[in-house]
Amino acid sequence: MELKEDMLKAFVDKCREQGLKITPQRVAVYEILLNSHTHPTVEEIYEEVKKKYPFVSLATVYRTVETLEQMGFAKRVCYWGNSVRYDANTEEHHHLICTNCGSIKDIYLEDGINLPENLEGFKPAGYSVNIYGLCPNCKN
Amino acid sequence: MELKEDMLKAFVDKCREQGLKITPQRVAVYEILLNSHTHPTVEEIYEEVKKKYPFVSLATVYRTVETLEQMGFAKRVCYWGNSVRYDANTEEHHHLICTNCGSIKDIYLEDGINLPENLEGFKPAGYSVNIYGLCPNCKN
DNA sequence: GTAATTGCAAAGAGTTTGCAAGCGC
DNA sequence: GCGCTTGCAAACTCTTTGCAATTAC
Repeated sequence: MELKEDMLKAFVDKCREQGLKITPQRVAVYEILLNSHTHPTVEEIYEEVKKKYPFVSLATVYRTVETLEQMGFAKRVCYWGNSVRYDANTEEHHHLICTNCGSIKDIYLEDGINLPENLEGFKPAGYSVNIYGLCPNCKN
Repeated sequence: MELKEDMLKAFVDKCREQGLKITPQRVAVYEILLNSHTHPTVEEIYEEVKKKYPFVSLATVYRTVETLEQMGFAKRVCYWGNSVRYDANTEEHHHLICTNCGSIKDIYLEDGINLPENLEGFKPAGYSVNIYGLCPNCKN
């Protein structure tokens, strides 16, 4: 796993490269996503950014996460219809999802999956595994 | 895989058992879901039901799919933030998702996944694998 | 200075809910 | 007839968009 500072630097560099401006809001959103392991919703990111920049707009957060996704610095994940969540961990990893409290935890599978040879012409690029169940807290 | 007629009968029986009424709308929604392999959105189900019952309400479809989910006859699936999709295939199966056109196809994995022993107290109940890539049509 | 970005407010999707009328049992 | 279910419309939540003011470069 790369260091967060490296990722932040890579992000800033790529922004420069693409002619995108390095605004405090943009950096703050990415920093929060990097430091969060809860796969936050846009609303949750917004609440965090507001602590530092009280006048930030929710629309800005929406626009920023979309930019991050397009740049490959964040992934959109979704497990219920409710709302979209974002994840700055772009390594291949999988999720433990608690069906009771909705918490999501990253896991790394030792052995990959054996994808079937014959996918009927489908060309796979990657996969993700969601394991549903009860987290330690909700097991009781 | 069970026959569709059997599933429909099971659904009707379970409705009776639970004191739920067998209304044409309810049956139509489940039939459409059973006969569809496209994991339709609520809107898409609604459009189908309307062909048979033009005065059906979208709200009824929403209420019906929720009932179906609670009864275990349908699963809610979600791959983008856009909208929720439903699937009447309740066997353990997985999905090929085209990142270009958004189509979803069911697959069955020969060998299951080896879940890690240590899930840090998490008690797994099931899992699903989503394989992202390009479908035969979009490969070109 | 210029162009990208922001904040605001309004608009747009998708979904849920309250209620009177209607229908299955 | 009773009570669940429906259709309608309104409300609600989540997300996107238009636009003038602002900010990074």
